[in-house]
Amino acid sequence: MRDSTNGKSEAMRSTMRITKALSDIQRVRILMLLRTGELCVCQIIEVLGLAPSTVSKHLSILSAAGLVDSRKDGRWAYFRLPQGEALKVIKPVLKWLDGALESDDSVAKDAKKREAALVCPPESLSARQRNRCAG
Amino acid sequence: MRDSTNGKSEAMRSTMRITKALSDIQRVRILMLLRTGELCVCQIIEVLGLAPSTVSKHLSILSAAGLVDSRKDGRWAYFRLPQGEALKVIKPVLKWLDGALESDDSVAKDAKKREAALVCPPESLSARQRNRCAG
DNA sequence: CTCTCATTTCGTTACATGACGAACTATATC
DNA sequence: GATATAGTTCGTCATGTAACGAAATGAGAG
Repeated sequence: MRDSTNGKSEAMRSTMRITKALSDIQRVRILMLLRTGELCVCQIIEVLGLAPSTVSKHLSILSAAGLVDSRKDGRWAYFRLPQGEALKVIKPVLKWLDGALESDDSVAKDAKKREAALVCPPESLSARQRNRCAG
Repeated sequence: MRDSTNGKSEAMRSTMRITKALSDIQRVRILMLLRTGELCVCQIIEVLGLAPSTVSKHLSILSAAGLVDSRKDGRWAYFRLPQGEALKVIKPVLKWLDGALESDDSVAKDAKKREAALVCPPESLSARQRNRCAG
């Protein structure tokens, strides 16, 4: 394998990137939000109620850990759980999270907020318009 | 359910205790060490090469997260992975960790050190004697 | 080209965390 | 009881991290 060239402990580093990514509640909230499909950054921002720069940073940490995939579409960036090979590695953890949090209030609340944010997709409306629509 | 009395998000708090416990490399090393059976604190200290107070703190965090059980025997304290009901909750995570780190060098090295530390069990020999024996 | 909007990057601040040694507790041995 | 040993608790220090706003980036819209 070409892993032999990098010397040591890539497995550990990769694993710790994942556990550190999971050690923040906001990032766990994001992962739970993405269970039911991809979201635009602006929608995640709405649900979490945090500053855009903060959410962006969280997403970059999740991305570096391989816990989310992203795609750009025009001005918008969409994030979702990984598919295929990448998903295999992290599927056990995500499944565990899912089970551990299935009875959690805050996760359920976020799911509701997610629905509200989905009513007006970013493709059709600006943030201000969305706010008026959802509000 | 009697969970209804505590208001909210015990599931989340409990889950985050676990993910935060897993977000430190030393604590992950400890969990990997305990896969093959219980260890005395002094043996964990030997393998990790950290100050006793540091290791003790790590063990208390793992314990609070429900990731380890402990028992006292005379002057010694033994830690092991949980059994029975408690194990069920965390088994998926431990299994994932196990798989993710099966090819890791540092984990393999720790396993070797573990064997060396086991040669002279704490019941029969003091730390200094153990050092002489193992060295 | 200019302007706007979505997102990212950067710099700062407040707080959390991991490491250690010193002091304390508890148990066994003398 | 006095002493030694295993572990824990406490205080401190250095480092890491999450939050924000301001500025930079990049992709449409006018």
